[in-house]
Amino acid sequence: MIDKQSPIPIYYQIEEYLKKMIETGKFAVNQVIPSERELSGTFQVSRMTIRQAVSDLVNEGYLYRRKGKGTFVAEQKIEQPLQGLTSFTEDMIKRGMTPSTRVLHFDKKKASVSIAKQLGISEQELVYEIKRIRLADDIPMALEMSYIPVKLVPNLTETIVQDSFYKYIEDTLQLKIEDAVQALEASIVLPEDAKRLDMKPGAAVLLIHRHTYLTSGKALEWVKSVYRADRYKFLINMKRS
Amino acid sequence: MIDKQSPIPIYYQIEEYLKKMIETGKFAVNQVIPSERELSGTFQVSRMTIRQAVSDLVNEGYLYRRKGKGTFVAEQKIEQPLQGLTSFTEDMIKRGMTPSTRVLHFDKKKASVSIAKQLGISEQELVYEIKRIRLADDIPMALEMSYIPVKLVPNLTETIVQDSFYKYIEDTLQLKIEDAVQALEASIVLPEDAKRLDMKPGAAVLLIHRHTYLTSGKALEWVKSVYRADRYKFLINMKRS
DNA sequence: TAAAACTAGTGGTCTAGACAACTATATCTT
DNA sequence: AAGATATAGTTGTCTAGACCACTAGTTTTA
Repeated sequence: MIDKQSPIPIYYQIEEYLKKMIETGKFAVNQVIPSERELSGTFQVSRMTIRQAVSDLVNEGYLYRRKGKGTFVAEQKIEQPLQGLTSFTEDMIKRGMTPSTRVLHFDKKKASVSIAKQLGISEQELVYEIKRIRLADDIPMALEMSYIPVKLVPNLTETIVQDSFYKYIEDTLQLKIEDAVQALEASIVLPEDAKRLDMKPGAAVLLIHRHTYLTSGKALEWVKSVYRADRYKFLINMKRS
Repeated sequence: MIDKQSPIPIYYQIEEYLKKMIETGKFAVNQVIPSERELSGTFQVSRMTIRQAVSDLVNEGYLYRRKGKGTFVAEQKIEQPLQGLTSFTEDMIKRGMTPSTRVLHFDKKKASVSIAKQLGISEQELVYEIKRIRLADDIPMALEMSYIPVKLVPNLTETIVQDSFYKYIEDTLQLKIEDAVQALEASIVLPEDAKRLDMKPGAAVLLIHRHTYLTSGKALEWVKSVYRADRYKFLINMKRS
């Protein structure tokens, strides 16, 4: 069953053995597996070696322990992408829809007080102001207003925005996006947005504000989005380590 | 520094010590930390005990090992995924408000088709149905409807729900919450909810549906929440690899 | 009969070593 | 000077125990 002379560590061989028993159903879900002492006897190795194998499988989610009771087979879970946030484009593809974008407005202007504050830059510094409409299967889903410091992305064009902004940032400019903070809230659609989104006045919308930061700590963009609530749900998966 | 007489395991005390050194920058990023033998001598404990502490921190992403070289401080990592799992109570405290809860309804009943499906249990199995109103500074913030399989938490009482459900689950029942999936969407408040939340008809609300899973893979609860949009924003921080 | 005590079995923690595999440096040899 | 060799230090693996806390029965006691 296991080879003590092998250069492959014993604990690893035992791990593979246990995994196999789990995957082939020899150890049933939520049923107790042999105790550490029993396995220790079976394989003629120290209990600590068994523990290392079992601990690894607990960490990987194959098993769980109950003090005083035993070690049990965990139910297998669908491996969901841990990613908390995805871009609109990826998100829609995942939902089986075809995303597209229409740039409504692309301009360079001096930052207002509030925008300068959001981006952590000085007033009067130049920013791009970009307004886009996001479509899925050609149905309007969201309006997005983005502000980006010109200093960070000197040669931004409407074409780049239309195509793939993040790809340009990371591949061409070699800037690394470090993190993002999003705030979500519900609201009633504004009259001027209702037209663009083809919604009735008074309908619910999901407002998402996002700050995106580079590794350097500088804010890359500030985005205000308005999503049609009847067509869009926001999903978050969270793992506890 | 560490207390060998304490009921708190030594390896855990050493983990806390190492974490503190990392978080305060006493151990710099990508720099080597004292070797296992050195720590073993410093704390006068066996090397295996040190290894358990270090292994845990490696698993949690605080450290990484290089055979023959040493153990190093990893670059700071995601800390936030947990944020989504924080309870309403913690969330409100973080915002400087005083949270409270009123249980409107506490009942044991057979699972309906849809609830059974959401919880991954068979129909006719018993579930708790709990309706609560969440207040912050005595102002209604949200309505919550929870469904919990009776099988998993046989002795749940209204008092436990009122006090601290998660604490009871983890401390008393020794069940470990593994992850949660949340879906957020915007909507217009329902007439009956408007009254409870003291809102005008037609106002916007944030709907949050949450599935919480145990380490065993079983669904612990399914929660439908209705938040007052004018008082509640949902924040997400995410780090990108 | 009901409560208390006991007991066997489990995982949780810890020890004081051992040797292997690997890295980096210093030293010796050619 | 260049390559081979030793050496000291590191993590990786493993042992053969030990005692603790907890669980779930069984047995004893009041």
